[in-house]
Amino acid sequence: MEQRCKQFRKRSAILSCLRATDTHPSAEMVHEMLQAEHPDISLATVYRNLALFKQQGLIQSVATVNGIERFDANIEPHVHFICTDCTAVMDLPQVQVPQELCGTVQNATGGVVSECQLTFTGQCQACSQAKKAHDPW
Amino acid sequence: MEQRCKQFRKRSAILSCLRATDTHPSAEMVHEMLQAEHPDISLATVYRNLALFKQQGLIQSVATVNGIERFDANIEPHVHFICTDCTAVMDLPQVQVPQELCGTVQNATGGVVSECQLTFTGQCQACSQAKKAHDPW
DNA sequence: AAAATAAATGAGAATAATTCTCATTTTACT
DNA sequence: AGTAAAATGAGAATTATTCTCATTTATTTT
Repeated sequence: MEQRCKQFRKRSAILSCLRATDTHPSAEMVHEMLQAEHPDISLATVYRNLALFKQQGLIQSVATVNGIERFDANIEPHVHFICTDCTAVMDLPQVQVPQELCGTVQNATGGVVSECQLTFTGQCQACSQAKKAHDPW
Repeated sequence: MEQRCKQFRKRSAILSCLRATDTHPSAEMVHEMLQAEHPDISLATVYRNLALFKQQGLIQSVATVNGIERFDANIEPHVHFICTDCTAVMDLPQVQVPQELCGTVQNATGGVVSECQLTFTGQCQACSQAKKAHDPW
């Protein structure tokens, strides 16, 4: 039996991992998620490849939560919600990104607009309820 | 002559500095801006007080550009534009923040929404022209 | 007004996320 | 197979931010 790729590119594993989740992980989270499949993957490789993908436009960085960058393989414009308690970053498919404003902004600035990010911040359901149980007023 | 405040609170100087600019400076930029008036101010004090103001809701952090947090004393909801070339962060008074969507998001998530940020990214006028001059195609 | 207490600050050490270096391994090319 | 190019691992280096602690400044008490 021809076993190719005894240890194939980890690069694609990183991208696949990011594409398989909607948790908008950090580099370290991706590294952890890959431990099962690739226990020998280096954190440096994760950082390196995330930077590469970002530069290539294959992924985007959606936020920096508590000083930690969070990534998303979904590069379609979409809205995010960040929980300041548990630092979860989630999609909000219920809301549209006002892409049509890019033109307005381009006119207003005289520059070039490449991206439009709409992000809501607050407490997710779980955290707001946990807080309520603890401080019930 | 009664000289009070030979060296008065630097705290207020930090807040004033931030209120006097619309450049959305980083902690280090604030520190530099204060050098003239308070050459003996410590960078730690700037960080400390910015964190305090933020927690008190007197200022907000509007973005993290290249891993550096940027602050704004204008806490009214407003839109920002970030230049990826020169890292300038500017206001876009021409565009409204879709605050009305906060309710939608709150319903959608079942959590609590405290903030809504709309941010455009791209190249400012100066940088897009500089780029054009260099790479004219 | 002096003494005592509390808060703010400076200097530099500590922390932690990210990047870099370089030797080694893996892949692509001929 | 043999060689050149690309990718990776390990850990050092970098850097923004936070922390510690001694000192200074402000506030309260007597």
